[in-house]
Amino acid sequence: MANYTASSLKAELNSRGWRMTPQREKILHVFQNLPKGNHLSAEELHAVVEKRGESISLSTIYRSVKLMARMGILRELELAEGHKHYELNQPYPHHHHHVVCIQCNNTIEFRDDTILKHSLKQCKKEGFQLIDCQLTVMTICPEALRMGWPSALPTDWCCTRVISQKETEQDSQE
Amino acid sequence: MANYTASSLKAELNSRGWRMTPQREKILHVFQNLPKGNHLSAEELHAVVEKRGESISLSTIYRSVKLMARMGILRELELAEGHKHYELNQPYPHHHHHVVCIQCNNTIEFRDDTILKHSLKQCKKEGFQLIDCQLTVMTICPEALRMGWPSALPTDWCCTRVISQKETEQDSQE
DNA sequence: CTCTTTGCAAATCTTTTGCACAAAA
DNA sequence: TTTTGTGCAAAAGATTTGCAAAGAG
Repeated sequence: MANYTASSLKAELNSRGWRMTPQREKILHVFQNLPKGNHLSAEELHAVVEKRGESISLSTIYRSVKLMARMGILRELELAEGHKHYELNQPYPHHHHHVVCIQCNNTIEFRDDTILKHSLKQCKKEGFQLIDCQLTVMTICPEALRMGWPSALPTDWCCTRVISQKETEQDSQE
Repeated sequence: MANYTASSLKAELNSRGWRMTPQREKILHVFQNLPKGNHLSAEELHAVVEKRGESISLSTIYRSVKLMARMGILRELELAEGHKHYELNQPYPHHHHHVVCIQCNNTIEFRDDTILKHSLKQCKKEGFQLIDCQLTVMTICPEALRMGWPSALPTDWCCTRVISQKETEQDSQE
């Protein structure tokens, strides 16, 4: 869970028999410059790179994020959205967890450092080496509750908070 | 997070405008009779039903587990295996969390009731209604570490603990 | 030079969906 | 009766893979 630079990434890769490439450096850079709280799917990461006028094939994107997650550089998030999202696996005090509305995927982050402590305790007990820990709290958001969840809501109903978030993301990516 | 019977499931479904069916009852029954610590993917659930000489279409399986997860009856787990797994969403004191090895998917359960408390606190603060909370600890298991993870291990290497688990599952399902 | 990585296109795998029929309420 | 649920087959997505060429150490 360190803060990587291009050269420390190279060192880490080489120490494991892997190689530094412009693609991997670029991907690290994108995540490091992502507005706080954002996370990207493979497709979205691909789009961000394209928008900069650069290009990395989608296969390489998939291969890279998986590798970087295995290395502990990225966190692989499953936030009930049907595809994986990635974000930097940041050290304390930026490490955080998620509350997700299962109706509309509205997601909020929260910090709670005791979670990591509990996870470490469990790992130590069993001899496992911790890479990352994620507490995901599945919930119904206040707006969905107000609208009469569950029976009164169509499956694809989405709260206004999420809709406005989506609009904001158009501009804020990088 | 209650312990359902066929008739309480029916009541719960009806109260939301949904209907009780033999398929839904059967699925609940399979999960209730699953050995402790097991969880099933949609495919696996389908196989278990078939093995009993009964039959539910795969579409219905997918539709049912999703519905039951939305109702809070099942938990939808993402244990780094590429597809979702389901298990009963059990109340205290059976509620638990998972430590997963990202190399071989070796999974162990652990209980830690403070996690739920922290999640509830966070929900209350934001006005969200808690359905479930899951702490997933991504790790490298002791055996993979011993074998020289990461560089010395092929991507698909799997520890013996998991291989023997898989063999045991053949018999123990139901 | 050798071995890893990339890009492309095709393949795979999981999950979803349209529709006609069956079945709860 | 009306409306929801099921089964089937086809579609849709997301992710992976084989292979030849490019590139890192």
